[in-house]
Amino acid sequence: MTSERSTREKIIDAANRLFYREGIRAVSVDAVAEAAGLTKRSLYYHFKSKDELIADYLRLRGHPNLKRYADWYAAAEGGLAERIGAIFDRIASEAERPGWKGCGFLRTAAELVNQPGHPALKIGVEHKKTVEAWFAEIFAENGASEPGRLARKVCLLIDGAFSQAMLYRDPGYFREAGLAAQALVGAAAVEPATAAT
Amino acid sequence: MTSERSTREKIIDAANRLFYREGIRAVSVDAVAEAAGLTKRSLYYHFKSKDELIADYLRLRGHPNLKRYADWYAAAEGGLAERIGAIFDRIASEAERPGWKGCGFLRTAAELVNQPGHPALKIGVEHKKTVEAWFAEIFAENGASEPGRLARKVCLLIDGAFSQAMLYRDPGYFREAGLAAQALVGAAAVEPATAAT
DNA sequence: GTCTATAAGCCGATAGAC
DNA sequence: GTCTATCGGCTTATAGAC
Repeated sequence: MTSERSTREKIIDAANRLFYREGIRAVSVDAVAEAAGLTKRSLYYHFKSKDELIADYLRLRGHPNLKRYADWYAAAEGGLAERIGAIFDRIASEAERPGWKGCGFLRTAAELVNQPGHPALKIGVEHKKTVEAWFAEIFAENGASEPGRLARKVCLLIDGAFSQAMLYRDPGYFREAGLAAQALVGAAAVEPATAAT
Repeated sequence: MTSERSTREKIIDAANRLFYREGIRAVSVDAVAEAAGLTKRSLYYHFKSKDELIADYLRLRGHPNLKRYADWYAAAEGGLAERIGAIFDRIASEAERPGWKGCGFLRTAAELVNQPGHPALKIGVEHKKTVEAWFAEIFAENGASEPGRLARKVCLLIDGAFSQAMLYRDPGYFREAGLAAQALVGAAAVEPATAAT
């Protein structure tokens, strides 16, 4: 227990880099161990199976993801619709970076959809539901008529943009999705103060 | 050349079933050959590599996909927005079937995004672009103000629904997406005749 | 055009020493 | 907690007979 957490974190960090970059099934346990600076046998001391490692890789990925959305929303200016649109623009900026390869949760789900009980799928669902609930809360605070359904639609646009920006290798789809989201939010929400100081 | 096309088709049919059900990297060339009723060596007589087989699997999958959308649109009743919504409802019905596992193009793209030059990715892009162009044509015919951008938004919702219905195992996301699409289409299009006979 | 056989190597996971 | 060594099986792809 002395330095175990540190070693575990190093392994998950390595898994995060490799799994996201290459895909789950394309990366061997050997490769993760080597990237973490130890042997496969040592990795199996910390994780009982590759499936457990996959699940922990996604678990670690979830929290910073949601925090970024919240930070971007808080830093944005304008009314509700504009602030939602700003989140899409921020994701678009991230998608322009060289190593960007879509949403790790959706890509993992796509690979493991043939294993319905896989623990990583459950974590993916939890993460996306948490994001959706966060949007619903924001919309409710701003007096939207149906905050839950509006949140579902916005998340639909986010995941659609993740998929298309990945397929087309064009972050512009996030900006298009952001405009669609602004239209939906603007139509459904009562804006207390529209832009201006 | 006598019965070659028939054998090729049998192989692609088997690949279609297995690749879609299990995923690309989860299915071996051996498994495809066995499902097609021949040996691996014979498969390699017809396809020079697994990558070529993957590409042809998607190529075969594209055409019937688009045709279904067109048929559903033609069979639907009501104004433009309602007919677009009907397409989403039809996909939702398909997604309720037991073997449904999302969009084969998006799932393949998610698996192969680490191989930018892969021929299957190019075919996926072509297919999605064809679908988008079909929607744009429909919108243009109906006098929408910006048919191309509207088509992009509708496709954004379709791919978002594909991703979420797959992750959550809930076809209801297609119906929610359909409502969002109807709202966007209704706001952007000039409807010549709104429902009624 | 289809077959048997095999190359050459990687896969996840484990045994047992230290 | 980390190591070397290995198990048993699977991987894409090929050689050569028929």
